[in-house]
Amino acid sequence: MTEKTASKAQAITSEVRRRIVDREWRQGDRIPDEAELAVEFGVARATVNKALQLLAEEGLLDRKRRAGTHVTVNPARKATLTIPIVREQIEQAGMAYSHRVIAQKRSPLPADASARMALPEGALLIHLRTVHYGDDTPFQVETAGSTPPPRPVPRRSTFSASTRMNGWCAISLVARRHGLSAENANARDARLLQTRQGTAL
Amino acid sequence: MTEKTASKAQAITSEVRRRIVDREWRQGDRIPDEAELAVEFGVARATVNKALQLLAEEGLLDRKRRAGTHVTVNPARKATLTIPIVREQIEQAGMAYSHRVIAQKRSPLPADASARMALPEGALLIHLRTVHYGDDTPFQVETAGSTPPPRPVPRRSTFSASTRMNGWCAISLVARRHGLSAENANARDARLLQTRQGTAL
DNA sequence: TAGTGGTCTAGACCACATC
DNA sequence: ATGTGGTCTAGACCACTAC
Repeated sequence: MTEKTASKAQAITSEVRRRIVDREWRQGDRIPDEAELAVEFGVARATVNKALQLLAEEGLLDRKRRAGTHVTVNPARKATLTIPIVREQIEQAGMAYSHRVIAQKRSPLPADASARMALPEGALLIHLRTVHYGDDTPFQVETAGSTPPPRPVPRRSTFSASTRMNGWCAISLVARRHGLSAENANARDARLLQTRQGTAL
Repeated sequence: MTEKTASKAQAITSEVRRRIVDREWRQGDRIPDEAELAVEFGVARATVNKALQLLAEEGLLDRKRRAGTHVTVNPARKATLTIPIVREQIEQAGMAYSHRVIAQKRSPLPADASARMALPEGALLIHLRTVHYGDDTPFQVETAGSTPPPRPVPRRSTFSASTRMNGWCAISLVARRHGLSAENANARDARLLQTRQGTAL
């Protein structure tokens, strides 16, 4: 219900997502061609293409030229962040970007924290505090923690030339671990985030 | 330089962004029609459309039906987050979403903090700590602070059915304030983030 | 009401990676 | 080699909303 009016592309996006969520199409499965889906849904291939690209951006689908479209095997890490788009803006705005790690600490994860999350007790926690500068003024303070595979901290700030910022807001995201994909996630995430593994370390 | 090969749409995106950054088109300016740009760049209107939509997502452009496309007046807040896309996934995955604010505190901004950022001294800081649940297990802990217009915390988590998460990572972002757009930013951000003002408060 | 973006289509060509 | 997605096109119709 509450199926609000949407574009055909959106509708197809939703339907395909539903099939994935409902396990009609399972992880690793290859889904039909754009052409086939176009026929099934009675739309042009371009429309299917748009819909599937959306899902690929969401991380639900993996698309390759000759291989076809597959349901992403481990969608866990997905959704990490799409924010970094604006980096270009910042740098192109003539702001000299720089950052400095002002604190770094390793410690076992607090007992209550490991209890509350599905964490193995005693997991190592790496904690960083970083300041990011736009030109000479700090425009971002970042604190981040992660478990074993110390992932670079995805971060993105906003605001372009001639603007002031003053507030701040901290967001915590879960990160996945365990299971498959502990490796290949890194490559893709790094690319998406335009960040390199261990850069800040 | 380093102008890597890209699609025509990407090229147009870059060129338009350059014009904005270089102030050839200034804040509030109305830029040419899709049709005009299509002629100028020698491409189909659909291609221009795609390019401009990208920039609109980035927050550099404001597009309205009859009004045309304008350079966003206050791009400061932009880039907040694009992450929330996955919310549907989470909820459609059959996870019952819920969250609870476990701490809320108002305090004056610490002196050193207001000094480091371009903040008026003595600014009020609102601090929240929230836990987000997927079904019964907490999958996200969030801490957020903001200045006067207590903006709801943009947040998004990841991971869909049958996956475990365990890590966590905190990100701090700057938020803009002051200047124009202190009002209209909220509406748009709220929509983008699928979050409502004051929901958690 | 008319101008502008939003979307779709049918068709085409290309690039790539797998077979 | 060839199937598949990536992209572009030219054209069309629609939906908004500022004028």
